[in-house]
Amino acid sequence: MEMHYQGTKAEIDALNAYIKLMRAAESVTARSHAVLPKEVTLAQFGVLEALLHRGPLCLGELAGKLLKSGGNLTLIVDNLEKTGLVTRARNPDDRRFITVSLTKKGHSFISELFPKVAASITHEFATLSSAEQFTLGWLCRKLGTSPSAKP
Amino acid sequence: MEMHYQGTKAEIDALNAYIKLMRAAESVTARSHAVLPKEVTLAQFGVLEALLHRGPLCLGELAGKLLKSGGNLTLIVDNLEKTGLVTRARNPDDRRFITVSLTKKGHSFISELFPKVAASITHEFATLSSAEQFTLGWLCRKLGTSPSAKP
DNA sequence: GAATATTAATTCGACATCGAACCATCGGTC
DNA sequence: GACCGATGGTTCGATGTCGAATTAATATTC
Repeated sequence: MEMHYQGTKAEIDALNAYIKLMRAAESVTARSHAVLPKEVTLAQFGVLEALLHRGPLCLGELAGKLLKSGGNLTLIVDNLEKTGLVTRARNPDDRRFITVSLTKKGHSFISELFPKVAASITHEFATLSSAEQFTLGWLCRKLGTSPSAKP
Repeated sequence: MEMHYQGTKAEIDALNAYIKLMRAAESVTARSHAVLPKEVTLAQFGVLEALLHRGPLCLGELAGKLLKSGGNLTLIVDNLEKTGLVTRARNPDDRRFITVSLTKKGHSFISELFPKVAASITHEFATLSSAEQFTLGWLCRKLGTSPSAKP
C-alpha cells in the first residue's frame, strides 16, 4: 500500500491507482466467489457461465470470451467433461470446430449457482452507490480499451 | 460485455461494473508487463519488486504482501534461486524463519527493470486524468476494503 | 486436383496456484 | 527438561496458465 519508490508525480499517481485497482479486483473476486462449491473451480465456473448465457460455443470462442489460451481451454473443458457438466461435439459442417454444450446436469447446476454468485458480487458492490458503480465502470472501460498508442 | 442475465437493477449494475473492473485489471497488467524479459515471470517480478522496495523479507511476509499461499512462495523463490537472483538464509535468532534477499545480480536486474514497468503502467494510465486516477483509486479502495458485513 | 497455406484443437513442458498434510523449531507449562 | 501447542516452511496432488510444436481439417492457388 505504501509507495517506496521515487518517481515523477505521474508515476506515483499511476502506480497508486494501479495497486488499488489490482487489490480491488483480487479481493472482490475472492470474496464473491467464496460461495462456489468445491466441485467447481473459478475457471470452470467461467466456462459454465459463458455457456449458460450465450449457448453452446466452440473452444476458440470460449478462449476469446474468457481471455484464456487455447491449450488452457482444452484442459478446463476436459475437467468439466469428466465431471459430466459439459459435452464436446464435432461440428459436422466444419470438422475442425468442436462445440461445447452444457449437459442437463450442467445446466441445472449453473442455473442454480449463478444467481448466488451474482448476489454475492452485488453485495460486494453495495459499498458503492449506483452512481459510483457507474463511474467506476466508465473509468475502467477507458483503461481497458486504451488504444495504448506507442510513442 | 453484453449482459445476458435478467436480474434486479442493482445486480445488473454491479455485474456490469465488476466485468469492467476485471477486464481493466487484466488488460492493464497484460499490456504494462509486456516489457518483462522472458527470463522472469510476473510472479517472480512481484517478489523481486517487494524485495527491492522493502528489503529482505521472510517467506511468510512475502506471501502476505503478495496475497499468495505459502506453498506458492516456496516454488517462486526456488525458481528465483535457481536463476541466481535471490538467496535464502535461515534466521539464526529463530531458525524457523528463512530470509530471502536479493543477490547483487538480482538487485541490479530489478533496479533496472522496475522503472521500465513503472513507466509502462504510467503510460497505460495516461488515458485518465490525474483526478480520474484518484477517483478510480478511491472507489477501488472502498471496494477492496469492504467490511463485507454478512447479512 | 495436387501442393500450399490457414485455421481449430490438442499435446507438452515449464511455471503458477491452492489447500492440506507434514516437518522443524520455538515458547510455553508442569 | 520433557510434553504440547503454535508457528514457519516445505511437500504433494490437482488444477490452471502460457506458449510453442503438432495434428487434423479446410481453404486457396496454380
